[in-house]
Amino acid sequence: MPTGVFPVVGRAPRDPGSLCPDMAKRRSELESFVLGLVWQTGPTSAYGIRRQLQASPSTQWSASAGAIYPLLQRLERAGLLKGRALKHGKRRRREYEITPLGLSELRAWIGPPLGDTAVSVAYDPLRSRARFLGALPAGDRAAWTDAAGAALDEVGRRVREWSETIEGEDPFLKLVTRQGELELQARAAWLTELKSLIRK
Amino acid sequence: MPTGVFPVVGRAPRDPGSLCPDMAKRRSELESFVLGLVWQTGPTSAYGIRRQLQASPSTQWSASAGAIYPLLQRLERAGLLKGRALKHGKRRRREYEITPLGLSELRAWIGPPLGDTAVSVAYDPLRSRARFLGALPAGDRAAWTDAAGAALDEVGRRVREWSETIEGEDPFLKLVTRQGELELQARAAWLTELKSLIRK
DNA sequence: CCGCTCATGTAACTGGTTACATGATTTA
DNA sequence: TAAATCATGTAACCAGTTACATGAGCGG
Repeated sequence: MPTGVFPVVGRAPRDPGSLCPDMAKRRSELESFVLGLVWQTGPTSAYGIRRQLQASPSTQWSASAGAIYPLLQRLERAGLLKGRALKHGKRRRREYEITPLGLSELRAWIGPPLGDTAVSVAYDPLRSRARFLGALPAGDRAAWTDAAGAALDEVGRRVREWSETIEGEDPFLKLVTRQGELELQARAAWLTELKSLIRK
Repeated sequence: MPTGVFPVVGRAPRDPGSLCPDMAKRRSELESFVLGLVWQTGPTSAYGIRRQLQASPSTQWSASAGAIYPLLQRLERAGLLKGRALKHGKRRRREYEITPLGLSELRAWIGPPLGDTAVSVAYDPLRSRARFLGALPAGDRAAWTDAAGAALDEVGRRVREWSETIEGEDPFLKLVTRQGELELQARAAWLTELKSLIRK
């Protein structure tokens, strides 16, 4: 079966480094994103990273300890991060900073050029469900759009709340929040079209 | 660490069925989506499902055989699908159809009520990268937005191409395509804002 | 002193990925 | 007849998930 035209996002392919040691391993989206967070807010700890991921409206990752701690260890082994242990009273703590190699890999991930997994139609679970609205009894469909509208409003509220917590930070971070809002508006507009299709 | 307010999408939690046999196992997004595809286009084969996933602009999944074949087997074991082997000449073929139990689980997945993973800010790898534009030398940022704009145009073209292939099909499927277009428009508008921020 | 949050990790598991194997059918 | 596609599957692997363990510090 030939491969499709739309590349899959997120997964890291097999490590070619075992065969060609000087070839950089392709990183997963989460790895690269965390690398960016360490660049932006470092020096920081695994716990700090988890808190940032958790606070963010992006629901792609759970920010679970089982993901983040080994991930930072991997990035340190690969030389993209430099970690150091420190003691705060009786408390051990491990802080990470980005290395020059890490920064160059971060820049390569950001682009340009954009990797082929960087641009795609974003996955939206609401859209997936809407695709099968025909499977619902016709009488239930209006209730679905109502529920979807309410849920979108709720998400919008949370995004606005979150955007207030990042006042005065990096202008690009703010623009990203703005994108979340624009996206939600587009989805709300689409829901309106969907409602009128159902009433017909 | 307390759990965040934004639930993670896509993963299926541990099977509670081993403890309470009458409790339905929570399905992953892919499982539910494929269930929907079988409902919509069934009776169909694993290969047919793969082709549909591959043709679709959604890049969440690779439609790999290693994902789809075991998935259909799982759904059949769970009683959501009914499969039957048939022979076309010398060729064996396995076709699946949705069962009444499968349809009720599909409806439960669609909602209402919407599950807490159904509505979220969609994950967008382009947005993730934009968040860290500050890590690029200032002179490279305009090139990034140019590349992003070109890539979005390209995706838009492919989505329009795809939407032409589904002429005359289910109206909800068409609306879903429409949503993809609206989303891309919103992202293009956002890029414009981003460009003016960078020129400043 | 109890419970909550801070903080660092490990262990078991699993869904989906890449890669491979096999053979039938169609097309150049 | 060679190459491409149709079609069904399996095997090894791995990133990220859930769940657990451990202990420090802190407020009531």
